[in-house]
Amino acid sequence: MSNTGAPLQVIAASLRRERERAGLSLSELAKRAGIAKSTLSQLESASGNPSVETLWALGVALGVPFSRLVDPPAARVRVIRAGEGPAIYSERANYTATLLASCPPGARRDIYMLRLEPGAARESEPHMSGTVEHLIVSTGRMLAGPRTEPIELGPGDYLVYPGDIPHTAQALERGTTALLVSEHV
Amino acid sequence: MSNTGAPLQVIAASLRRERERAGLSLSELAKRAGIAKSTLSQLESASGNPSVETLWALGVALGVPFSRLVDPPAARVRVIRAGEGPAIYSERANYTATLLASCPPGARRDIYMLRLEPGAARESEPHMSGTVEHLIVSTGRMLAGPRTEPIELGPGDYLVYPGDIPHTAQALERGTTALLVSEHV
DNA sequence: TCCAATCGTTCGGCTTGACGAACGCCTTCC
DNA sequence: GGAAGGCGTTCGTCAAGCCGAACGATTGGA
Repeated sequence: MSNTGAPLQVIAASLRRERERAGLSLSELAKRAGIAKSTLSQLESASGNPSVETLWALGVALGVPFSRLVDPPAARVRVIRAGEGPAIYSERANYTATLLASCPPGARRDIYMLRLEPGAARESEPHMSGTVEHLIVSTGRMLAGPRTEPIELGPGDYLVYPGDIPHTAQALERGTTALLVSEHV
Repeated sequence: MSNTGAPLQVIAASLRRERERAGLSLSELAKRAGIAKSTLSQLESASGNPSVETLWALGVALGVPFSRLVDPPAARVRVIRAGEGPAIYSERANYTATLLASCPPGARRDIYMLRLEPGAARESEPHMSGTVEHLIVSTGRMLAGPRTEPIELGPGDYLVYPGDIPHTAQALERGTTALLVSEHV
């Protein structure tokens, strides 16, 4: 079995952080998770390679998602003003996507602000298997969704559809804007 | 060690699904992950409780996030027209939240459409530890963010801030609307 | 046809994860 | 002062995770 960088140090730090946050002693957490104190002591000092069941039980006892123990997050305050985010996709003048928040460790989504003008539809090939896309129209009107059944949307309308099949987007009015949350669980 | 429902059956199904998707044989995947064929055979038949390192190595070899092997997805097409979603929170006439997409298995976010009118600020106590909130203003102007440093936002502005500290939201104009993605990694 | 390579499953053996117990330390109470 | 309870660490033991090898089945090539 090769060592491919499993985050055992990260897990140790996560366990200590979450336990402190929950205000539990090592002994109490171990008791709640139904594991031995010595096991938890070992894991918190990164001197073990826990089984999935052990780590799962600890997540349950700590009240945090399992993956939270593996990929810790970072939170901060950030503002991106209208029109100032990094335009990461501008294939044609009638379709611009601004990336607001890319997928950080522990999350599985990207958030984009779209701006579309009437013209040729933007056709997308299937994304990674399991991708789901959430679209919320802010201004204007557009057609969007699976290529086989595009749906007309107006301001405030919300659409969710599988992003792992061919899909499309086309503005029906000038200055159409929408928010896209691409989620790849 | 008590049995607290670790998803061993889910892991087995996920491994089979992802391996098939990647077009790999059991022998080839095991080789790429650096583990024994017999170990992978055991895991795919849900007759084992893998260590974190083993599962991590498999995630790397399959090219999917580690936690993807633990929580699987689901996708479908759905439309919610403006004003028709289930209003799940309407504390006062100046703040209405419409839930567009609640947290399904395998995802860790809720998506809301907010509608605010000027008046008393809506003050929120800290949510679950690790919660991050993404706010995108569609119409109007508002103040939002951590209670200690609210930020003024206009149409198209985007704000991300930790939702596990006291935070606030207050409309500065009539008919202010915004999208809120509450993410609890 | 036979042979080589690959497949997935089963088997026995080794190593380490997880166990309970013991330990020293600290705090609280009588 | 001593006793009780709780703390986190260390220790020895057991069993399950993981290993490599063997096996029968399948496929492709000579």
